[in-house]
Amino acid sequence: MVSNTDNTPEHDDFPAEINGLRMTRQRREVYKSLVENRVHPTAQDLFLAVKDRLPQISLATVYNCLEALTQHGIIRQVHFDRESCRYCPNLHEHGHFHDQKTGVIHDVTFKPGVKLEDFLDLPPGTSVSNIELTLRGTISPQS
Amino acid sequence: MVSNTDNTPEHDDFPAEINGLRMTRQRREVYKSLVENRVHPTAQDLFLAVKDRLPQISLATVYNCLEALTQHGIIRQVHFDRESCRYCPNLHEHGHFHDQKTGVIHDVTFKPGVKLEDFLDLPPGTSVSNIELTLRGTISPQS
DNA sequence: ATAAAAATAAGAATCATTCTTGCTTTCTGA
DNA sequence: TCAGAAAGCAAGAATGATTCTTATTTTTAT
Repeated sequence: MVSNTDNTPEHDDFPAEINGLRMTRQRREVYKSLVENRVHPTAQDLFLAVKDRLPQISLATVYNCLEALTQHGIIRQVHFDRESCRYCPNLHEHGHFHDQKTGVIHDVTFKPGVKLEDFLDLPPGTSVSNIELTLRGTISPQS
Repeated sequence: MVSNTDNTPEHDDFPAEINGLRMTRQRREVYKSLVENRVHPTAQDLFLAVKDRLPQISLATVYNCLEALTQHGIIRQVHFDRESCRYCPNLHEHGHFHDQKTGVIHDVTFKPGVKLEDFLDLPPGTSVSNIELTLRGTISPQS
């Protein structure tokens, strides 16, 4: 197996640990591929991307890395119906707009200062820890 | 196979067709079970419920019925991560709050008159045809 | 009444994800 | 520095929700 303590110049700008999660070579490459890939890739997409640098990595390891990164709050999962999970390195509170013509997924931010209670009738006493907002539709070209 | 044109008294309050979809006996029973079941059941849940009335129905048929009902805008699918799809007969625009302690799913309505543009920064030219909003958290008891 | 179309039942197939196992690497602390 | 112990990994098997296939039945249109 390739050493995980890889301090070659191309890597030493990366912390050895993030949020208490040890940054092994596999986790680092999976994370880097996700940050470079702006289209909300699936585990399979990332598997193919990471393979260029770590040819022997397995799909199961990519899933393990994504799970670990998610559990430590370093990345987020995004779900569209029951399609393959997609992943997103953008940790700001945001939703997703799925363009049904092109398949492209755009991040959608909340207007600054908006609170859930401003637009939702929440049951009394609710404490919301996680929001997932998915929009679908089309984008018409702007003049 | 049991006749689909079933006009026994218990059924003749049901239209023979809704939104252009023929209400076969299977579709009617699946729909009725969904309306009676307020907990956002899965296909499996509905399969078990409908079996009481149509013992020979198959799970695949329940899936077919749910797909047909969904396509014709009679019911809606609800997704939580990549768990089994759940179904909802409430057609009003609404989101869902998943109580992580009890597992109960509550419908959450938008405040009247609220528009997406009021709380979201949408890319220009977007036309939204579908919204899925999922909240997770807990409900603390009210005094 | 008959032929074509639509629905259904049953079980096989699919596919994303998780699990298991054996091995490798890293860490801890004498 | 060295010896467990712990963590991480690769490979492939297993899982489980959903979809697909096929043969049969029911409904519709002629």
